[in-house]
Amino acid sequence: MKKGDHLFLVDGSGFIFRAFHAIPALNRKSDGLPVNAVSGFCNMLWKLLRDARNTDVGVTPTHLAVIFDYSSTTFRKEIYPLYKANRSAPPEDLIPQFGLIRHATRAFNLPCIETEGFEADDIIATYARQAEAAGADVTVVSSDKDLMQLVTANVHMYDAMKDKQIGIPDVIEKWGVPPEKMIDLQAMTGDSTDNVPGIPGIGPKTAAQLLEEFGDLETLLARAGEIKQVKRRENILANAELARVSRQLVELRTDVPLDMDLDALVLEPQDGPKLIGFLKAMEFTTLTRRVAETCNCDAGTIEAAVVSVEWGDAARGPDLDASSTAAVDANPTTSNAAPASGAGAASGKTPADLARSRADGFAANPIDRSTYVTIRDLPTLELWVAAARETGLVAFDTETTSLDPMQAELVGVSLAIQDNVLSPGSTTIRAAYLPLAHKTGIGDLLGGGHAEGQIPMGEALDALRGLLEDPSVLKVAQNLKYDYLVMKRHGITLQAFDDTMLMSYVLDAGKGNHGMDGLSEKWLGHTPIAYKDVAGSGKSSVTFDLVDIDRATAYAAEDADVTLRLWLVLKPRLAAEGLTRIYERLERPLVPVLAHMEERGITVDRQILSRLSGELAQKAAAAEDEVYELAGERFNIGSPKQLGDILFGRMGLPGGSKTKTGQWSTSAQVLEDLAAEGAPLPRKIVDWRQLTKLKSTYTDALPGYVHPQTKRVHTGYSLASTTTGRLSSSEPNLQNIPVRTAEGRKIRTAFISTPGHKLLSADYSQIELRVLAHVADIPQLRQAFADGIDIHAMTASEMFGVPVEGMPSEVRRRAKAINFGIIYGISAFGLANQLSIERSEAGDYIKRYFERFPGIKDYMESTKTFAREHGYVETIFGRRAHYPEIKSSNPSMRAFNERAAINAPIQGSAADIIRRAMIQIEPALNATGLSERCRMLLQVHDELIFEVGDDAVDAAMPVIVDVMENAAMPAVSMRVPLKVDARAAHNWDEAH
DNA sequence: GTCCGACCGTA
DNA sequence: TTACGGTCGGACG
Repeated sequence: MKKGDHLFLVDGSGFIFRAFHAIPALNRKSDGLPVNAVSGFCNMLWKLLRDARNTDVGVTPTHLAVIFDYSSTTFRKEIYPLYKANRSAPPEDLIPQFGLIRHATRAFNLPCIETEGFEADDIIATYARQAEAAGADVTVVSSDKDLMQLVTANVHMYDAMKDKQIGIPDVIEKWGVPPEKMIDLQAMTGDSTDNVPGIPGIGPKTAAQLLEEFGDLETLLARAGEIKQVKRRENILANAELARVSRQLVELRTDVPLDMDLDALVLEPQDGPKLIGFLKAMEFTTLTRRVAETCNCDAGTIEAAVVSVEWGDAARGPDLDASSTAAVDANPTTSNAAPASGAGAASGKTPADLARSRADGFAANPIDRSTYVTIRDLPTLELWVAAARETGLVAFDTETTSLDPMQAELVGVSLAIQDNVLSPGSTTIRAAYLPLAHKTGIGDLLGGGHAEGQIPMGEALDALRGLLEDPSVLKVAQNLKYDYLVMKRHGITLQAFDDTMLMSYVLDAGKGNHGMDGLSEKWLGHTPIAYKDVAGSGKSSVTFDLVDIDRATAYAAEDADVTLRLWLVLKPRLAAEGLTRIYERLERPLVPVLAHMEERGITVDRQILSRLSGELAQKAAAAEDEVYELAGERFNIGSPKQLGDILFGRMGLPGGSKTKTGQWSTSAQVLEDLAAEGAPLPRKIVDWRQLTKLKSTYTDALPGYVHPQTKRVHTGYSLASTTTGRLSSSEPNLQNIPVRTAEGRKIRTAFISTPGHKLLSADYSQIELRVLAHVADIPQLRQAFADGIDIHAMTASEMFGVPVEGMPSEVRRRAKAINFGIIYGISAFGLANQLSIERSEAGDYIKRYFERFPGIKDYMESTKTFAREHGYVETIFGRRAHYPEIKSSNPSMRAFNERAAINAPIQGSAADIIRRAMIQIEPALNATGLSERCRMLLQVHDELIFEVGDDAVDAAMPVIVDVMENAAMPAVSMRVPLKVDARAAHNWDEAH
């Protein structure tokens, strides 16, 4: 065992008791054998082996052992005969499970360890210290406080039932003392369940306080006379010896003689058939199915193992499994130990292999639209629902009348399942379409009638509801947020889902888009029917309810079929590439959060917008006249081509830069430069541009997005359209509402709260610079943020030696531009452009910046190197952004990719932080009883906007600020504090 | 009707 | 110097 290895030590005995009491009674169907603790144990182990990365521990074990108590006779009885004397016999139903859990451990191919005369805790302590000394990390899978004394920077505990990792801060938070003082604390408080006496009248609070004051138990006992409280002093003095004995009882031994050394605990590949045999014997159908699927085994052909059940104490006797020991000896290698990520040893498959073989399998088993079924009656639908429940996995897709989920009316639903109900082990996929609201008679004056052969909508939805809302059946969809919203508007709230689009996004952000047709081409080599081939395009297109049901079946069922196939390929890739945690924690939970935000919308005051449109029209017309006056002729000011001809041709003004197509640029930058030379026309054109931009893009367009029923504006958020992990907003884009100019800000006054409410805006202060200070670990930046001082002024002061007091604004402005430039992967060319200075001067600035902050240069270089080596970069949470062209032979293309790769971890980490905040907000508001009166409406990259009842503003604001400021925890402990500013007002302008 | 470039609004 | 989406003009079919 060596540095980088990670040893998991499972407290088997502790887990048995905990699971037995926490998990409801469960009996084997065939004979009533109680198996609840066994079930809890197996599920926990499976989760740890398959995707520990995906739990709060966040890492995959390289070594793992399950430790049990051998017997109740231990050295502690010799020290204190009353130790554990008050233990009553275990419950009747628990007794047979002791032996079963040892069987389970062996079925998982794991070492099962116990040593005579010692408790499991002592063995765990011994292994933990040995592993730590070898430089490895350790996770003790237990929540027993008796083990907390083992926690160090390298040794953590893990509460599997709560999915909570326990580290040094958690111990301090719970007990008021650091782990190394737990022994003294327990010695003083005693333990009634183990009959450890302790000092009467001393509980954890008092003990912690005394340890804080005196340092440790011995010092306390020596100086007990100094204690002021009479009763407490006497108690301690009288029971000093009892405390010393207690200390011996609670202190864990780290010198237990061990039969298996650390290297023997290396994780072996799973033996799929062996494990399935045991699980079948226990009759755990769900877990059997999961294991079979992951191991690519056919559970149907594996016989249930014969598991003897011992009902007596013999079950707790020594029963080290010789075969598992031999297997360990035969394979002593510790490096690159295959993590038991569900890879079956028998099939020799890793998840990556599985993804590949499934893709290959589909190539040999192509999509066949002739097998698709149209569901036309309730019994047939119920058959499909039952089959989906049986397999626990169903792909589904909704067909509607609109791309806008807030307007869409449900027209039909398609389903796809793996057909291992009728033919077990088969990978055949069956797909069906359920038409619900198709019409006949296109062009009919009556608008067409309801088509024959459709189950009434209400009956069909009732039949589907149980399936779609069942948390034990996984629903798979492509771009699930759409279907989630459509179904929610039809009274069904989806539970338990996966989204193939988001899986692709997590795996391949930066490698093209994640639309279904593209993914189908890429992974299945199949081109699905194009929507326009079914519904037509342009003027001759029809809504889906007017599509013939047979044609609709081919199209819709194919979508579900393709979605299920994509899931089968992408799901194992997530595990293989270590991205399950990102997908499950940062991506998938955001789907309902965003769906709810989209559904809520925000009120926009049409009167205000209409008045602004009028004002802008007047001002623009006036500016237009002046432009014609100054130009001496009328032309289309909005045409850069015509404008360029006037300015640089006829009027002979000096052209600035050129566009990609060779035209003179007429950008605002160029026009500003000309205006600075004294030419009046360019200034007017800039004014005109601003006025018409505000009018056409905002004041004229926004009212068209007001929903006819809700009277609110419902933007759409895209989860999968940026490379970095940011969201994007469209129809309308509410992430680019003007704020920089006074004229533009007026538009924000039209975004208002409903009566009796306020809009609350909470935004991160300088989040990207804080992330930069964290990732590049820049002392001056960290200090400045810790002290809460002006970061740009500090930068200017460092670079130019100008005191912050009385600093000229121009100096600060330049430093600010440089700070942003750094985040964007600075170049002298870009900085010169931004600051309108010479490129050589910009180069000097950058050089000086790197001299003052050498860590920045290091960060940029190491990021580029990483990107070149891997083809991607990662955020602090592990999200990846791919840059496949970073090795391009085109120097400017390469440089562009390098800058983007430098920016992505910063922008992306900030995006991840606000995602985490958004996911946590709803539960936090719920916990404080605010969720009814405080609703999250919008996200603008570093800002969240809520609508809050007037009486709830004061309560909601600190909850929101707290969640946002701590959103990186506990996954990442930032070296820089995050700061959030919040305000509430009647409109967005005043709240921001 | 559809596509692309130029431009500009946001973080 | 990063990341987006919307509008317009203008070219193409």
